[in-house]
Amino acid sequence: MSKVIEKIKEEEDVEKEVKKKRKKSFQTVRGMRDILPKDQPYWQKLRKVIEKTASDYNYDRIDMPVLESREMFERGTGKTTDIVEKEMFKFKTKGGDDVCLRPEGTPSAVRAYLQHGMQSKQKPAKLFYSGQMYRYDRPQEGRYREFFQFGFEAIGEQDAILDAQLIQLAVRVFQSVGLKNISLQLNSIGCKECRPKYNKLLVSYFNNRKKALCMDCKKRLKKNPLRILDCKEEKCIQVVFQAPQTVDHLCDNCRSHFTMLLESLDEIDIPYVINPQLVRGLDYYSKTVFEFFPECGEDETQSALGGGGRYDYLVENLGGPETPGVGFACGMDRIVLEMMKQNTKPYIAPTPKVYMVQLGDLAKKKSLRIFDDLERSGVMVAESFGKKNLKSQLRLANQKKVSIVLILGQREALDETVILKDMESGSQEVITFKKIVEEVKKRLKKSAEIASKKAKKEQEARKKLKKA
RNA sequence: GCGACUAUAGUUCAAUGGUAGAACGACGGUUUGUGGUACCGCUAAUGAGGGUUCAAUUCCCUCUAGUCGCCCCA
Repeated sequence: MSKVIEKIKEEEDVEKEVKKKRKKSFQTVRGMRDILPKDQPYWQKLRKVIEKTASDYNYDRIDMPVLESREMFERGTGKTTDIVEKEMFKFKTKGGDDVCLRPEGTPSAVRAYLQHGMQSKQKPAKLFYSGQMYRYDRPQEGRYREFFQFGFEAIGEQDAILDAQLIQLAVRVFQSVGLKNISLQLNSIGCKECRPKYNKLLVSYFNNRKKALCMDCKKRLKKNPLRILDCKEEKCIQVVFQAPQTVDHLCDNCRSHFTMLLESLDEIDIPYVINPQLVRGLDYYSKTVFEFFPECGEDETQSALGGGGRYDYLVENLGGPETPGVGFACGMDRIVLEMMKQNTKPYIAPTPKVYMVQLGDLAKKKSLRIFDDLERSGVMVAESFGKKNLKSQLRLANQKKVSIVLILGQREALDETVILKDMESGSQEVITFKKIVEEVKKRLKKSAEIASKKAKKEQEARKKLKKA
């Protein structure tokens, strides 16, 4: 007896080990994630809104590669920025090229603008893009190493009206997607005329108070003093509080540009907050900078939904002629998250109203044909060819809330007929193969009419309720 | 890059130093070919690797991933 038991146990152990080996599974690499079907309606909604808005404002889509030259971002985004310094996925190709996964889109857009000679077309070049960006950062909710951004760039125009229009465009996207309480923060950080003077002022101010600054800011003092302004360290905030502000030291040109922007925003009733500490973490900005935040409770930290600004020297830095530009980019992951938090309506894709049920091999083959015929004539059909019995197929049909079920059994397959079942009334009718498309269309039309009448009545009822 | 917390069926959650439970889902059934409800059955898990122990899912360590805070930003 005991020997038998031992043997069985041994066998079980072996089985377990085999199972374990087979089980070796994989998961997403850190900071990467799957966007599952259940979340797609929100993404779909956002994509649609972006495309619609782009065409409303005459922006043309451009898709750029995910892999670009590393040097391009060092020169464009800025070598001293955190993004380039710490957060780039960079490597050498087999051939020895220094490349990286793009951490943002603007330099790529400008590169494309130059590479394809868009200077010689009508100005400004209005481009929009959307796609994955990569930053090697510590993942958190709303922060991933691979994330999606969409961005709009207007290259070749310096008028502040464009800055205003881009902000208007961004606000339009937020609104159309159903988001409320998005705040806009604005600042102007000057141009190459006034910035150096201001920088000197700033450096001398901070130099006198060096001891009060955090480690990072001591470094920033040499590399990029402007960034001390948006340091979140308590002791730095104290010092920054009384530091000279960019807005007070703009040259005439920059000041009038900023004033024009503010007046334009007032004109289109877009509320804004001027934040003198807003400088943005990318080096190429000049004059206008702005960021969008979801308004939230005091305790919550604010993570930007998007931001942008003017980059009048970027084109030149990347090897082109002196060309002004403005643009912004938004984090799609964060917008979707915010859409979910705010319970906005996602995009609901149309679902099939017809369900194909089949019984037996012959019927299965024939139903494949009917499915195709219906699809070709524009009728969406659901099916579950893998299922065998009638009951479970009908159950599924019911779950999917179709209005018509086509039942094709052994008998019907031989006769070239099909049972058409109306799911609401439960009534059935036998029709020939030839009449299927016609009959189905007729019935769908009817039920659509009934549905729209119902919807109208409901709407009216709701209106009455509201009035009451 | 720094600090803290977490990891159990597909999902949400239990429990235990000695056989890991439930709900939902998925699948199947309740008389031959007819849906919604109900009832029944079935399915499946201790993230990975070490250590302590007679025995670890539980205690310890490492790794991996996630969440939160910092940093940064989108």
